[in-house]
Formats: sequence, structure tokens, C-alpha cells
Amino acid sequence: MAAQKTGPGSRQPTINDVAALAGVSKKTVSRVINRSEFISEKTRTAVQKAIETLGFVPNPQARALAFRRNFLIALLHDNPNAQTVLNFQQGVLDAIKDSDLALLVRPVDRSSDKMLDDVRTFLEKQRPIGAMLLPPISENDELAALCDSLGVRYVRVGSAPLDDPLHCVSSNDREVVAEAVGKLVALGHRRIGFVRGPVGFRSAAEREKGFLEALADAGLTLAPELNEPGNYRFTAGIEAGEKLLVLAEPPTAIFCSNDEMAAGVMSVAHAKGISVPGDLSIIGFDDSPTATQIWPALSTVRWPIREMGVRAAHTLVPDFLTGTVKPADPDTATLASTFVERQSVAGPSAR
Amino acid sequence: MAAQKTGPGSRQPTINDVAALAGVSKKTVSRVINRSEFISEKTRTAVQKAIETLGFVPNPQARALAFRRNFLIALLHDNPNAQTVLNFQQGVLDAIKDSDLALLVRPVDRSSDKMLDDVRTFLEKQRPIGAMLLPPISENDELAALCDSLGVRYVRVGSAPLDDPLHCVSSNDREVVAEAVGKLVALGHRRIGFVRGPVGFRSAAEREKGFLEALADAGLTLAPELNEPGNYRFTAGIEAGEKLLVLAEPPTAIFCSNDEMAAGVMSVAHAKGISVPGDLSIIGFDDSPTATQIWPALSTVRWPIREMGVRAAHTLVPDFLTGTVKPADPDTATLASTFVERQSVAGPSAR
DNA sequence: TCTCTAAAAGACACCGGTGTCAAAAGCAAG
DNA sequence: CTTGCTTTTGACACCGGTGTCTTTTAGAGA
Repeated sequence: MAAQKTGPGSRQPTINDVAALAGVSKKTVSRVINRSEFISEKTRTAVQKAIETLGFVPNPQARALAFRRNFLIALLHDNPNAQTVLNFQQGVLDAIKDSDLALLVRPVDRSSDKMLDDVRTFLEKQRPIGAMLLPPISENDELAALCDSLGVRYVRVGSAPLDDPLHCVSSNDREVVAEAVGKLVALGHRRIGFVRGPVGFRSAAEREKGFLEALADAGLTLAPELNEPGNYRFTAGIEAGEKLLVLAEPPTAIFCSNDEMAAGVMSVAHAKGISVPGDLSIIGFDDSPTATQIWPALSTVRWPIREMGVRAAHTLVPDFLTGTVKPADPDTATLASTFVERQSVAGPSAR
Repeated sequence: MAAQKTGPGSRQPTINDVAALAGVSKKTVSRVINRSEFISEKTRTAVQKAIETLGFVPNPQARALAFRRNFLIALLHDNPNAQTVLNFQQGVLDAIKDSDLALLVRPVDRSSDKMLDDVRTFLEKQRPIGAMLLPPISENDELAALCDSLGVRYVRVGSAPLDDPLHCVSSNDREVVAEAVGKLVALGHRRIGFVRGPVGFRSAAEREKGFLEALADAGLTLAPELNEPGNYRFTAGIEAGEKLLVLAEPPTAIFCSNDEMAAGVMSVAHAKGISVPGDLSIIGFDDSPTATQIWPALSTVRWPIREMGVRAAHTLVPDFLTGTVKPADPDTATLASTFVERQSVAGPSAR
């Protein structure tokens, strides 16, 4: 007798509707939804049929409440590079596709002094199971501590291990930068300029290490006048270019710690009539969209950001991801970046 | 007797804890949370204090359940341009900052034939209050119909009104393209090439209209050999450039329907030794990061994407956004794009 | 002081699921 | 046909809030 269970109009069917239609208790329906093993095949089939007939979809809010845990994971980033964020996000979505999880994306303002409070408020309000921290904010230890103190799991994504493997997904940037710069050396370059990333960034330090390693391997050292500071911005590339390219003995190649700065250096070269790669080889880092949208196309290092998203999801919430897209090699937390050769690199011109 | 209400360790305080501490019923606490007017100042203050003492944050899942409505809005996009998505998202977040809403971001694959099913599943599962559709998927009428049929509000974001104002936030791309091309004409350009966006895209059609309008206003027509198809990709710009720049009488200026294609055309110009802007002026559209990361910097049209995010949020869920960041002019659904002049434009060289 | 009314506060069911534990059903062995 | 066990199912409380309706309190007027 109780009110018409399928409801008037388009009310969303509930577990009670399914139970009524299948002639079982709601708890039994719950068991089917959650793939409990203590249920007979016959009942399971009947309930499944009722679920399909009604087009029942469990209410995630109600489940979250009853489970005392919701099914959200958060992606915190400070957008240094939109494409990177989106690619990573795509990887995470690949990984959680067939799970019950949903993804909340949250930009944070690293430069704000209220940053920690903002994140705290966000985490307290949404109570995600876990949070993924993209660089550069992944390098912030206070943030990781905050997650810990709130009982929110976290994974830090970075260019080198930042924490124990349980909390970390990283790529081998240092090695690949060394490889890339090694190729410059192999081509015959001896005066190789360096444009650094911002001070205090782990990624910048790793790239610098890789660069210096490659020089050292070749028995070279970095002349002070070839070492330029930078901040990952295009304008820093311009400034570095303006200095490096007017030297009495200018470099024949320049490694820039990211693509944006490499684009800046390249602009200066164009403006000064310096041919790339004829007179100057340039290598960047990130394989951002810009890398293939400038001329000549930029040789750069691509980090496996989408795969890192998959990996990060599996590191963060392995218990929620049975039977979904898996990372290629679940045992290593470090994924391989690759050097992508394009037209901005050639041997030094004979002079 | 009842278990220690503040709980062992770090259990999140609930409304019951607050009620107990303040010595009132949970319903009264609920009234304070929801700013009910039927409550005495004294009680409100006492409850507020208890809330602060405990650091109580209402459980959004429980609220969602009780309200029979959650506090989620969704952003659906098919990532044509990562920066655009992120800027729009930022605008939405600006708008919902002080509200109870949270934002779910969801990329969809426009080219998949399961796209509608995917979106349906997503909406049924998450049941957001509303969805924002970014171009190009905002142009998909089936998607809008799907939202309607699921009782999910929606807003379509586009380069021109796509629907009634209740469901639409747009920019005046056509006018601004006409303005930009008008400047080329004013500089003395007569042979102006055109690289179109993909067929079937509203944005491409609008930009084309604006281009043709400007020509018509100047009494010019578009010569067939100066009209190139495109698809918003860099390679399409390359192809268009390869054709336009080898003509017996090449254009002195080219309008490209987006920045990426403009970058392609510019690459071809560089490769052919054609000076930009000396021999060729180029205008793009989007003001993407690339626009300022190529040399010379690209003149382009910037659409007010972040402001559109704010506007979209207010159009979608005005009832949830009292007292938060407001759009500048709440009455128009159409926002103004602007022409951004940079170094890629000059008068035609005398020949 | 007492009555009446409006404002404030509370009791209790309910939103749609899950956990616990008890009851029912199924089945092999006696 | 029982007994005793295991498997399957269900009753009921509960998660943490809100809606409805009732009761209590406060204040104005007689």
C-alpha cells in the first residue's frame, strides 16, 4: 500500500524501490550492489534485473554517509602548466573510471599566505579519501603534514622521490636531462648555456643536477657566464637569452629548465638573427603544447604525466581500484621521462 | 552516559556534539548553520561559539541526503585548450568560493559514440545540481536535452548565444574579429588571407562571419585562393601557410581562427624567410599561452573566459550564490572579448 | 497577576544507504 | 524425520543532517 514506489514523474528510484520490485529486503539489495559473497546466485540475478528495470543508481551521498567515508579524491594543483594538469587529471580519470570514485579538482594559490587554511577548509568540508599534490605544491611539507593530520591520504607527485614510496610518484628527470645534454655533447657542443628553474623548486634542482652530471661526464664545467637564473616564465627566457647571446663567446647550445623559458630564448635568437639550430641549439623541458607550436619545433623532455596520474591513483587508493585500468608496472614509483628530439638541435656550426 | 561526544582521537565533530556542548537541540544547531531567522541572537551566539570551539564543519553528504539535493556542480569539457578550461574553472571557483558548492570537473570525449552514455552515467551517479558545458560540446543539442531530461540544470558557454539566456553565456566574438580585421584594413592591407576553424563548430562560423563582415565593410571580398580550411590544429596552420605563402600574389596579412593555427602559419613564414610582421601580419584568436611564447608575439582576440566562468556559475545556480563574488554586469549574458595587439601586426610592406 | 499571541526551541520522523546480529532456509548426516 | 551446521536473508538501528509539527518561552496588553 505504501505510496507508489516508482514515484510520480521522474523521481530517482531508491534502494527501497528495487527491494520492493525484487521482493527482497533492502539489505539484500545492498549486498548485491556491494558484491557481497554471501548471496545466492538466484537472488543476485533477480535483484540485478530489478536494478536494471528501474535504472537504479545508488545515491552516492547516502552511501558516503552510511560508509562513514565518501568516494571523492582531490587533485590539488597550482597550475604552472595547464596542459600538465589536464593530462594528469586524465590519467587519474582513466584509473578511477570503473570505480565508484569521483574526482574533485582544486587549484590552490601557492603564493597566498592563506593557502594552508584554504586547503584545510576544503579538505574538512569535502573530506576526500585522499589528495594528490601536483608539483610545485607537492614539495610543500606543511601541506603533506596537513593531510596527515586531517586523516586524508596523500600522494606527492614530483620529479624525484619526495617522500616514502607510499606517498610518492615521480619521474627520473635527472637522468633524462643528463641524457639530453649528453646528446648535445656528442654532437660536439662544448659551450652549453644553462637557464635554471626557480630557487627552492625540487624540479629545478633535479634538472640542474642532470645538466651538471652530463657536463661532468664529458669533462666539462659550466662557465659562470653561461649559468643564468630563471623562474619557468617566458620573460625569464627572454632575459637569459639577452645575456647569453651577446657574450663575446656565446654558447652554441642552451639547455632551458622548461619549455616556456626555451621559447623565450628562441625568441631572442630570432630577434637577433641567430639561426636555430644552425647557430644555436636549444633544449627545453616539459613537452608543453608550446614545444610544437614554435618554430623550429623544440627538442624537450616529456614526462609521462598521464601515466603518472594512473600511478598516483593506484598509489593513493589501491583498495578502491580493483579491476580498473592498472599502471604498467605497479612496483616502481618512478616512471620514465623521455627525451624528444625535434628540430631545435643540431651540431655546432663550424667557426 | 552516552559515549564521549568529542570522541577519541580525531573523530570529526558532528552536529550532535555541537548541540550537546551548546546545550541545545541539534535542530537549533541546524538553524544556525542554515541562517534561519527564527532564532534568538543569544542562542545563535552560543551555538556559533560551540561550533568554533569544536571546529565543526557540517558533513556535506549528510546535508545532501537530508536536503534531497547535493551541492555539486559539474564542468563538462572536451579540452580543446587546457588553459581555457583552467581559466574558466578558476572563474567558477571565484564565484562559488563562499557558497556551499563544490565543483566536479569532467572531461568528455566528443569523438566517442558512447559520449552521451558516459555523460548520462556521470550525471546519474553524481547528480550535480547543474552542469556547465564548455565549447565545443556546448554546441551539442543532445547533451543539453540529456541534462534537461535528467533534471540537471545546465549552461552552455559559447561564442554566440546558443540557447535562451537562462542557459547561455557567450562572448561577442564576431564583433571583435570584425574589429581586429578592420584594423588590418585600416593599416592598408587589401589581400588578407583567412584560415577557417573546423566545419560544424559554431565558434568557427562566428569568427568567419566577423572576418567577412570586416572585409565587406571595407568593400573587399575574400579571394577563393586566400580562403583556407582548418581544424584549430597547429598542423592545419602549417598546411594553410604552405599554400597561402607560395601564391603568386601572397596575402600581406592572414587572420587565423585560433592561435594554434596562427603559430603554424608563422612557422611556415619563418621557414620561408618571410618576415613577420614586415612582410606578413598575422592575427590569431584565443590569447592562448602560445600567443606570447612565440616570436613575434601574436596579436589575437582574448575572450573573457574567467569572467565567463563567474557568469556561468551565476546563471546556473543564482539561488546558491547569494553574497559571493558577482559578475560585473548581471544583466547581459554576452561578455566582451577584446582584441589584443602585439608584435605580429604592421602595415603592409611597400612593393 | 493573568491571558493571549508570536517567536523560539525541541521531538521525532526521515533522507537512502550500510552494519550488526538474529532468524530462516538449505542441506548432510544420523 | 530430526538434528546440527552452514549459508542466506531480514529486522532494526544508525550515519549526520533537515522538515514538520508541537511545545515552551517571552513579551505585550488587560
